[in-house]
Amino acid sequence: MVRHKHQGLIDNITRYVDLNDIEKEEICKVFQYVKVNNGEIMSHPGNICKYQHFVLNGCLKLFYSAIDGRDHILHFLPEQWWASDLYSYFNQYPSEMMIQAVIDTEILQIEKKNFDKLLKEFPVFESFFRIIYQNALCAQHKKTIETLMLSARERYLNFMESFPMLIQHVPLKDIASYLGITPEYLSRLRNQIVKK
Amino acid sequence: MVRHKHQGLIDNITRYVDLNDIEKEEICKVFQYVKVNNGEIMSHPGNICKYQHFVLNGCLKLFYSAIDGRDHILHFLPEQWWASDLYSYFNQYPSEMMIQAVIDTEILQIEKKNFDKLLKEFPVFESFFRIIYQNALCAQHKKTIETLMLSARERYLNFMESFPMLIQHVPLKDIASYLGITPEYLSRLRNQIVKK
DNA sequence: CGGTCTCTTGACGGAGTTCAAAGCTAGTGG
DNA sequence: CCACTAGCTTTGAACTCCGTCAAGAGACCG
Repeated sequence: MVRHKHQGLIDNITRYVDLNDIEKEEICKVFQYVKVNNGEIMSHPGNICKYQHFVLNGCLKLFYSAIDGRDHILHFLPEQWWASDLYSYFNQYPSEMMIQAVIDTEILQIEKKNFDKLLKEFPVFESFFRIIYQNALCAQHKKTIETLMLSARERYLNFMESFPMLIQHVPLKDIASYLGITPEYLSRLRNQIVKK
Repeated sequence: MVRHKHQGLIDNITRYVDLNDIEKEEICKVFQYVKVNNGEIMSHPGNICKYQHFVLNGCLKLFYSAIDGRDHILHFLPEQWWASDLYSYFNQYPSEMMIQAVIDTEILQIEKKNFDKLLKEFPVFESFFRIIYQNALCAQHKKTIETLMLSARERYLNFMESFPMLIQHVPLKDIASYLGITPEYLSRLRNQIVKK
């Protein structure tokens, strides 16, 4: 039981719900600690997405890899976020998405059967994940409004405010993909902005 | 107790979790039946979003009304869907969104304090809403991929497949707003498509 | 019948894409 | 330690999709 690795998750959970010692113990049992290197792939299209990942530090990306070879990044998942292809995970269907480390990253991951067991045996985790998904939905709403209302330039400026720690580490083409524009155009945008 | 009005909701819930008679009874108590007419506004920007609405039949829209007078529609909520500005509802902050009936609509609505009470007293509803939000997140992911990958024309064709019942009833400008394009351009698109 | 709202159509402009070529890095192997 | 490759970024020119503005045509409603 490597409790100190799990403390980051326990801290995160107890921001939303209270945990007793048995529940904390259970967290340590069912969440598996893994260290992944920059570029490592944690979920492949065609396979069932086996885990929900909680990011302790570092950053993952969740993306769709289209037939024409282009990637479309849905989300960057920096520390304290959850990463998974939920549709594949919960329905146990083959995933269409990929999850990959953007930099060296430490995570805690949980398999579906353990997840189901956890929620069944400890109702407090039903509450916790209800709140987590609820918050994720709110965040998604906000992002959808942003893409409807803002120009590529404004979205890039927002991105820099929201993910300053990523600008240094993530390749430009990934940021372009996340923003829904081409790398070429983002390169031009960035030049324009710097020149001011 | 107008049980027959609530049966639609109970049927929906029992697709995901089991309910005993006490829990069904409770549903009838805390969800209030309302009939709204086409165009009626159910949540105003500046006010706290008071309810989560379950659509029995008809259709609502959830949208952001920008300063320049333009509407940006996040979602249409046809029957069996839930409508709310969750961020405002859960945090009890003033909403930036509007919820409005697109056609005559029957709903069941629940206030936050009753929602909290329901979840506290009957754990089964924690499970239910965890599943609902989880599914909503999956649907959002799918929509985000679509906006990243497809052209306006393809998104319109998809929309017609997904919401055939809306094409007749919803004004073109609302569909354009949902797709993230101007009414003028959608009008042209539609012409092009018909001509083939 | 006049007014308001939605939809259509046209001409023009601009944001963002495509394709191609060249310059940069960074990793790899000899 | 250098040379080589492969992927990332930059830049240019042409092109397309989609937005803007303006005007007219229908539809609905008092």
